[in-house]
Amino acid sequence: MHKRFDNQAIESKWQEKWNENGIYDVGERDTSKEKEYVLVELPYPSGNLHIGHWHAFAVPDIYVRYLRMTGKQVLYPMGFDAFGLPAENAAIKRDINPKEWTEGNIDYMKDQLGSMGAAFSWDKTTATTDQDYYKWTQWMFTEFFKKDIAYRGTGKVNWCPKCNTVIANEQVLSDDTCERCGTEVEKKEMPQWMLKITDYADRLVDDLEDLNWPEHIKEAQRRWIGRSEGAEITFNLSTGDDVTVFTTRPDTLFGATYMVLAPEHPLVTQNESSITNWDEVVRYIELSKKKSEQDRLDDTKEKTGVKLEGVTATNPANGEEIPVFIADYVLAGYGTGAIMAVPAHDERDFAFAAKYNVPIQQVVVPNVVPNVEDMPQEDKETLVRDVVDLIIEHPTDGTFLMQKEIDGENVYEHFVGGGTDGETDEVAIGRELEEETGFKNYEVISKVFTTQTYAYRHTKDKNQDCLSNFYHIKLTDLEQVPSEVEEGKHTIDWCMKDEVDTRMTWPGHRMAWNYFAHNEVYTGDGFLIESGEFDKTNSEEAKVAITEKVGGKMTNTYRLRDWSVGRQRYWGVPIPIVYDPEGNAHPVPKEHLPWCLPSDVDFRPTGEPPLAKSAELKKRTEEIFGEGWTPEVETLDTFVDSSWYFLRYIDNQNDDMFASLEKQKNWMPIDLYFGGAEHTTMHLLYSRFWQKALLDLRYVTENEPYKRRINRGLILGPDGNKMSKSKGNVIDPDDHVKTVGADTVKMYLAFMGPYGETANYPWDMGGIAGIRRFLERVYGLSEHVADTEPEEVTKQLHKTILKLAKDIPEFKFNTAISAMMVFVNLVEKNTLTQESYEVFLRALAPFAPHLSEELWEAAGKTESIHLEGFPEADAELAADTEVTIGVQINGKVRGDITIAPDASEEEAMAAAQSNEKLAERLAGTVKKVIYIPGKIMNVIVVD
RNA sequence: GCCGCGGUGGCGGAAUUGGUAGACGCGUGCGACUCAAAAUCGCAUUCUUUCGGGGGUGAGGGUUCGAUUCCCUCCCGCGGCACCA
Repeated sequence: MHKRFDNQAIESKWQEKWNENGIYDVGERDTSKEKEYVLVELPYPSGNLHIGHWHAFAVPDIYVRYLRMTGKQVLYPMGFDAFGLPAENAAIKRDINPKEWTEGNIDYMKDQLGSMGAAFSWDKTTATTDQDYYKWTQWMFTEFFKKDIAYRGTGKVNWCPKCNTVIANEQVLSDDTCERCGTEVEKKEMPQWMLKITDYADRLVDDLEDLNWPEHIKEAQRRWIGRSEGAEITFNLSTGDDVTVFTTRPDTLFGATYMVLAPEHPLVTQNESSITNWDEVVRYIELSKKKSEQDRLDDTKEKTGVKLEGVTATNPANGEEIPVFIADYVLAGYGTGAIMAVPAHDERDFAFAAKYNVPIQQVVVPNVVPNVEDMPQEDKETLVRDVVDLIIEHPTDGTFLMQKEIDGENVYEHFVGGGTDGETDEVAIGRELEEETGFKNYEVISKVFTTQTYAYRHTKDKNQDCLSNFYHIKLTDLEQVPSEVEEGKHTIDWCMKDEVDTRMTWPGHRMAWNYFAHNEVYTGDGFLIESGEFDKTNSEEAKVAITEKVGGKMTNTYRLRDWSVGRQRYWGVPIPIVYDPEGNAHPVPKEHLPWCLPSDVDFRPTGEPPLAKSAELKKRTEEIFGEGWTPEVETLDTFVDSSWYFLRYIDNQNDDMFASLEKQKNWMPIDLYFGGAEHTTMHLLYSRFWQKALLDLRYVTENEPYKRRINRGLILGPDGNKMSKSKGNVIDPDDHVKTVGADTVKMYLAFMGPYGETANYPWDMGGIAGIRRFLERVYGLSEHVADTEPEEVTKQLHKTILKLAKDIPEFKFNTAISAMMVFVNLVEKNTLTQESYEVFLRALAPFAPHLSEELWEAAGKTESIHLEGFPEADAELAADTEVTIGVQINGKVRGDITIAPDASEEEAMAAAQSNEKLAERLAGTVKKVIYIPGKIMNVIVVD
């Protein structure tokens, strides 16, 4: 029976009791239990808990409570990431110190978090602004400094003019705006504190492999790091200088018909005297500077550049003299800032070459069979047979350019035939299998050329038809070659090698790949041509061989840049570095940590670091280190603070170390990390790097901090849009907690859809009312308690528990709640025993901690329900004694029968016959019966 | 453009080693209670229909006794990256 309850009274009563008794405190590691470290991203104390926080913390709480009830020792800590610009900006607005503002917010938010009634491990909390937290942030930084992981670098940095500070590459969005404020960032040349994340690039990529993370997050990190495997090759310039280029395609070196330097490349200005069109060059450099600062929305993306007249380079592979350009499609910041251009095999180089009339030399041919045009059908078949014979005879020498790596080793030995299907210009390639029943069977050996499967008459033995599935190769690009090659149209007239030519020659035809006539570039791998001694080798082998020949070296290049961590703002961790009178940097020794943030400054942003104005900091530095010593005045990026917070939770009272190795061994790694998608290539990357850097210094026990990651979606406003004040669609959780209760809000958020999908769910006022109604029904459920209950109820109870035990660990809270609703709906029409009632309450406890606790007490219990175990289902009681299955006649469902799950086909048929409607349809001749016990029966009937 | 994910009623979403599509909730309609309304309770709710049926999981094709689920082609939406050599 539906029954209203006073959510406010119930919730405050239990929140108080739980606090008093500290039932969620974790304390010391209890090794008699398995550990689970469940982490949620620590919030920024903005001063108000929004619905996203509820979604982020209250829903995972279901999982946490479930784990606790199944006997795990669960660490579910909560803390505050409290340094950073919002506090500073808010403080400026209110004319107070950010510390004050932050501390006030933390207190307020702790209360709000308390209103969730979540099982947070408050005894393990921390805040990044605490001195005994940032002391360790600073200590780690000094340790990194000693190992050159932290260094003072120079170069261009991203400057946000609104935030008045440098920001890291990861904090610049793809449209060149600041991740925090949306302002367009500027490039600025200034000294900067950097962390050498690039040294960890390979490990950051490779170690992703074993992580249980959603693939798209891994992929995003891989792309962000952007490892390219290739070679560095040095070209000589006519001026005597050497230029090293990076290329992923050293196999195409013979096709390098020009080279390009980035406009900013130092060799450009160094060779001013040799460049005869210097004015033009300077103009272009100026233009490209302006362009990069201007709009990048220039979607024409036409390549531009200028030839360096008077300068040439020598292709080290063939000794040919090639022109040198500057062009802004070559980026100074990537690779070596210079490229060898291979227009035949690179889209960009091709576009540029076409515009500036540079020769195009094809040196790689793809391993596909060419096209056939205007060829009589029988001739095609003959051709294909020739192709196939050729492949059999020359499987790997590259004379015929078939995919070499096909479905295992030695496939060509089994190769038997190919042919067209008589309708399309396609060739099928298969391999012979066992001879059976007079037919030859073939299996697919190439998946590369897949189009579709079809039945095919093979050509080896013309007298025998055999049906088999084959994959197809499209014959493309075989054309009649004009007797005279027209320049510009058929830029390349590459033909098969002589010995092949004779076999493949068609009267009046030669085979040719004329990609350029089709305005296409071949960027794939293949076999080499026009490459001297390397002809006929494949790309993979040629990469190494050619690099070796020209004295280059195989190397990797990364898109990832070092992490710029210095911030020219006030509210952050002071960088614990001091400078001696000569200007050399020294780490602040451990005994002087925390190197406290001074308060005697005007921290309003001017672009100058506020700490530079602190007399106290200056005085402190001189007192400790001596006359003439000066402090570093920048503070650390807040992403530094959050790179290791999960380690402090583990041992938050430790004065000697940020966390002892012993306690780390107890709790790390984090078993599950819930968070938002925005951290994919920021926090999630930074903290992985941080962990690895600490591992190398032997301060941590794990190589990777997070075993498993689940991203959650967004809660949208009732109108389906992202919540924003300007749209007026913001849902304030406090309102709903007051009116319908914390349990209701939490369960509603869990009920909207599966957690951990990237789906975003709109807030639905009606939907939350439905959850409230459900809980009111639960509140009235005790009225149905009786001495006995129908078997149906017992069965459903056990089914529900089974469902919960399956769904909760998969974060399918929506279907778990649905199962409980089904149970409650059934009980309302029946009775249930006190025992079953209590079992149900325990199952409900992770979802509705307050209400279940209240009802538990009302049932006469004195201990908290949250110290109880999760109910265990009896599979036998849950098993169905009979099932209703559909009966299909000729594939259409015409009715259903209720039989035992393991009933025989005869019994099932008998049941169907006793159904009048079905019997009618079963009157004809039964040709076939498909009966899957417990699932379906399909009867094929012929009239 | 490239990569990743997705497309199921009026709405959020169930169901995939292929087996009665639409669980559960919302909304809607009708009824009960009420002087009345709200709340609550009960029944109904994929579309269509000549009440026999027929169609239906973005579109089209394929495999199968049977396809939301597997395969092929295409369309649309969302997210990420976009001159990275």
